[in-house]
Amino acid sequence: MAEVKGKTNKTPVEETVGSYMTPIRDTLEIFSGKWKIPIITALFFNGTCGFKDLERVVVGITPKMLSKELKDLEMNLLIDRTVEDTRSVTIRYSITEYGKTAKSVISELHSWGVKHRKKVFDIDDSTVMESCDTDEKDL
Amino acid sequence: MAEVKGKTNKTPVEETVGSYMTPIRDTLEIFSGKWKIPIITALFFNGTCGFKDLERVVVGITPKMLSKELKDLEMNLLIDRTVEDTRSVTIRYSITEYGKTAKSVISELHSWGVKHRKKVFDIDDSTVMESCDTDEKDL
DNA sequence: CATGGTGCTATACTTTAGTATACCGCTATA
DNA sequence: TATAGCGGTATACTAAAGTATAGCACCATG
Repeated sequence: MAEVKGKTNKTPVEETVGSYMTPIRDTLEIFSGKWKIPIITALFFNGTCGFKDLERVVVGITPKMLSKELKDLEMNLLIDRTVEDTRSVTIRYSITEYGKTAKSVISELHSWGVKHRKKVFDIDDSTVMESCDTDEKDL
Repeated sequence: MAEVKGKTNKTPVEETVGSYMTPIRDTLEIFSGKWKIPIITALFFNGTCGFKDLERVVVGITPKMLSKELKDLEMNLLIDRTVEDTRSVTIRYSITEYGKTAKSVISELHSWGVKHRKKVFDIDDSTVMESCDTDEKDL
């Protein structure tokens, strides 16, 4: 029960949990940052988009960031970039089938966030709770 | 079907989705960064800890970061900082009951991350899948 | 009364994320 | 043949996140 002096019975997270943290870091790396989820959401809601479409739809993003984030998302197999070889080449961005699995993550982030707002900002949440639980939309 | 020239039928994310993004940003703000989840996980696995305990257990963190992150997590009601007024004052950090709701988020980040690693790195995952599905530990 | 543990804070620095602004080649249209 | 849209890149900057290192007041133990 008593601790040996200077040492602890606490076990280092990395050691104990081993590979537990790594996939979490992966996921966070993919979804965190200011623009990734807005872009994914835009493609979910609007379907296939061109570059300029996304620039308009993801309000406030600069072309540099958009370009970079699209590359990242493509590398992670979440979106597709297809070149249609029409006259005046058209480029189309869309979510992959695999990308659609991101839905579970995003909706968990969303629903926890909703509850958190209630916890932090609301005083009495008993009346609002039912409208919260049914809050999940298509995405 | 045809687009009006120069304009798009695409709808801006912020407008369409309205308040959809805000809680997602909240959640990401709370859980992203290099140390928040390791700290939470440490408290989940080890129970109540002191500051130096956490410094040892969350391998690599500096006292400055630890101090800052603990304040953030406390502000967000996820952890408790209690001062035990023993001789030689003891300080104990622990997860709040509310903080335990973070489990759903963290385990979603984890399980998606596991699947993602398989998708990206593995060639054939049929043999490893069963050890994956039972991979969820207590947290 | 030194040594070492606890719970931090302070200062200075580097690295990463994001912004601002300009510009480019190509094509389609008036 | 000018104008405007498309799909971006280039350069320079600011701000936020994280690191490195030192130190301090308090207490307990030998």
